[in-house]
Amino acid sequence: MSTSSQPQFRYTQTPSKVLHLRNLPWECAEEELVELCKPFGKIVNTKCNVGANRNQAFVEFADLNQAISMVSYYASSSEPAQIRGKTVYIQYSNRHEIVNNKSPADTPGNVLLVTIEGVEPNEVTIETIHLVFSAFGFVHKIATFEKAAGFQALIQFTDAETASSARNALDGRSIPRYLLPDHVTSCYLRISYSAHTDLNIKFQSHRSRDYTNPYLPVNPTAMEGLMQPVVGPDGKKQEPQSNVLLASIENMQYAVTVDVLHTVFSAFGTVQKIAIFEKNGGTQALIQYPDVTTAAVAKESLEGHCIYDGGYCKLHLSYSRHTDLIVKAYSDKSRDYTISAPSFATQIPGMPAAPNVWHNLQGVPAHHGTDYSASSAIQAQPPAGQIPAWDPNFQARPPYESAPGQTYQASSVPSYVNPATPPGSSPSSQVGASSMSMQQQPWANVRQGGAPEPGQPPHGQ
DNA sequence: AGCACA
Repeated sequence: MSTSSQPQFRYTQTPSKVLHLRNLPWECAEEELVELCKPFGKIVNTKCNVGANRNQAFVEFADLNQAISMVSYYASSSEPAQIRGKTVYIQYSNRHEIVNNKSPADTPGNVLLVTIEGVEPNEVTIETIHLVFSAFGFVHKIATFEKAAGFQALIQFTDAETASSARNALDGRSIPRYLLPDHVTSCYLRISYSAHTDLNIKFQSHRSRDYTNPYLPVNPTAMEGLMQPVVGPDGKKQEPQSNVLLASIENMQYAVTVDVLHTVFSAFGTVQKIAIFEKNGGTQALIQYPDVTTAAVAKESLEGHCIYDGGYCKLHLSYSRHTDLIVKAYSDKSRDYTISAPSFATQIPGMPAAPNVWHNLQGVPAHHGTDYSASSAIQAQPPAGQIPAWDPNFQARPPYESAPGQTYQASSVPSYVNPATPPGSSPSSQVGASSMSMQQQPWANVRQGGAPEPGQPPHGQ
């Protein structure tokens, strides 16, 4: 009973001016479909990225004969229909028109609507957006704003061709990680077309730019945005250094006290002041060193590492804009060691000493479900090659595949890892050392060199 | 490699 109800074969299907195409390359662009089909007639509609794999499409010709000519051409051709080298299978659709649900978002224009997922608006500067999208052509204007969909940007190119090349290359991809604050783990771009053709930018500000009119007035209330980290000529983020570090503490399962922070950060030099505060529902701390060099060493060494074994209380460090903290000399959230007895540096009240707490990350399963698979997709297609290699070592670490969270971390943590290198000695010679050794060497080894005994976290509870 | 507003 079932055999007679099986789907029909191609040659028994009734012709339709709508063709069904399958086995397309992933997210095949409409332009590619049109390129393939237009020799046979006028295309009046398309529907792309159909099916679970988004590798099917429909093309509707103006006339039935045009569809027939295409099907019969490839039925007898020795060369199969191909897009990007993949054989495309063509047959008549079982419908006779494409229901047109095309939104303006799918209609190419010179202005892109970009939704930047997974970041706070202040974490992606307009310079970063400009840098990424300039790889495809001259960016005329950028306007950023916050909507329910998240942080969004309108990006105006010269023409729809340039815009679509940017869209095709970047949609679903992530902004390179080194252009983002260290604690941002993923940041995906969702790109559609805007119905705008010309953005009306009133001011140069941290939210909007008109690159065609550099003399546009700067919005005075938006000036602070211009003071954000700048992108240098090499495309690297250039954070202004500071003797004060801003630490964001991720996955804070255990209390992080001033004393714990003091112990951790004292491994790299004298800690002058510490302040702990809450921001955006997370815990942050400012740690003041006497000089920028010490802060830089601490930052490089500790970035991405966890205070406690098991991925707890993971540190993300950046430079603060502050240079001298004004803090209460002694409170549960702050400490000023410059006016306290120096014995504070080694005496930690309420913190029984135990040497066994500075575990490394080895064998710790990934504690985030984050999937970084898209990062390799990026690697395959950086925007027009303007941006240097994402991470040449990324693919070469099979042991890390079961722990993507750490893979990524390791690849982006150029901390010095040689246990023979005490804190304070030149970190630059160790930058870029294999993250393999980092995985095997507990970061606590960094402490070798006479750091005070660490406090006992509530490990194992 | 086999049909789309869900």
